[in-house]
Amino acid sequence: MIMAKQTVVQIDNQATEILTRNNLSITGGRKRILHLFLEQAGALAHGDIEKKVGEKFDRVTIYRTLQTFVDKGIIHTIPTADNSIRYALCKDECSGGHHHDHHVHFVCTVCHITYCLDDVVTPALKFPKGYTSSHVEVVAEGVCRNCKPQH
Amino acid sequence: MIMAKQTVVQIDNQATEILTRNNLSITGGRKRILHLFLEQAGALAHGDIEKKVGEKFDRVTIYRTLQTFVDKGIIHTIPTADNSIRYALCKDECSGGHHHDHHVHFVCTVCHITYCLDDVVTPALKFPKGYTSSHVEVVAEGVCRNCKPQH
DNA sequence: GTAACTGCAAAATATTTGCATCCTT
DNA sequence: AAGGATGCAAATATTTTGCAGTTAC
Repeated sequence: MIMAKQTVVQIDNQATEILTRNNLSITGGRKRILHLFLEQAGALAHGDIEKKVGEKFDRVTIYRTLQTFVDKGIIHTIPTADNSIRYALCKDECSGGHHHDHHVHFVCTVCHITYCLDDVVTPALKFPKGYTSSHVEVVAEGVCRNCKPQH
Repeated sequence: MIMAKQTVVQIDNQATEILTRNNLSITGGRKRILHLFLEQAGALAHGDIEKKVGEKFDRVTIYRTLQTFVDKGIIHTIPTADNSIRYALCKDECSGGHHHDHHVHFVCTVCHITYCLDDVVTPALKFPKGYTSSHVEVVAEGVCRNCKPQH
């Protein structure tokens, strides 16, 4: 379900709805952070969020808010090799801390935006005898649509 | 190429050979850390290494040694969602910081060991129009052979 | 002997915790 | 009013940097 560009009001309603659905108090900080995720496609690292919200919120509040969102299944973490966890909005099938993200993540080496490629499904893998896998995480690296060289 | 259990001398020779091949001085610290990787199959986080080498080496030396090994292509990093980078030995095709690990990593949720499944090849993926991928990282989570429930 | 490596001290950065206060419901 | 959320201070933990002493070659 790809969303067309939304108005600020629509995003705000959406943020409120997400918080309500998860039994969370509707506060300025939580809405502000949810807005960031709803406004754009990319995943965000803690540092990104800190820069974007400016001085308005305490660093500790951001840590706690992100943790709360992960626990509730609102966002999920994306592993990266550079020791900076990124967070992205979960789709509806995530709930209560049980994430079921079977899509592929894509990190652009040019603009450094991390995308959730919801349409690219994690492939089935055949594991060696004795290994049982419950979850497979795929992170691709390359050049995204926007950074593609023109011709 | 699965190695049978090796003697300490064999591991030591192997460590020396790796350092020599990469134009690195052969020092106690580097050999000690290489031994850890050569002695077992799993990947190691910085903290694991620190515990295993005991008080014998400075924490800073471990940081620098790991960085050196990554730069030389001796080890590679494995992304994890819990913000703790793990390192594992590279196969021969890695060199000079250009890693070509097309195998899958497996994190056991019971023993927390991270394995490189060299025989499980990263599957080809079809990306949306405009996206060009140069590298795909796959990390599977589940129960490993040793932790598998008996019956 | 010289360049590279290491340890120590310290700075910079990142993350967690406790508690008092404020805000949402 | 009550419980949860936030800000602030401070404790911890992690990573980086500079420099002087030591070691490998």
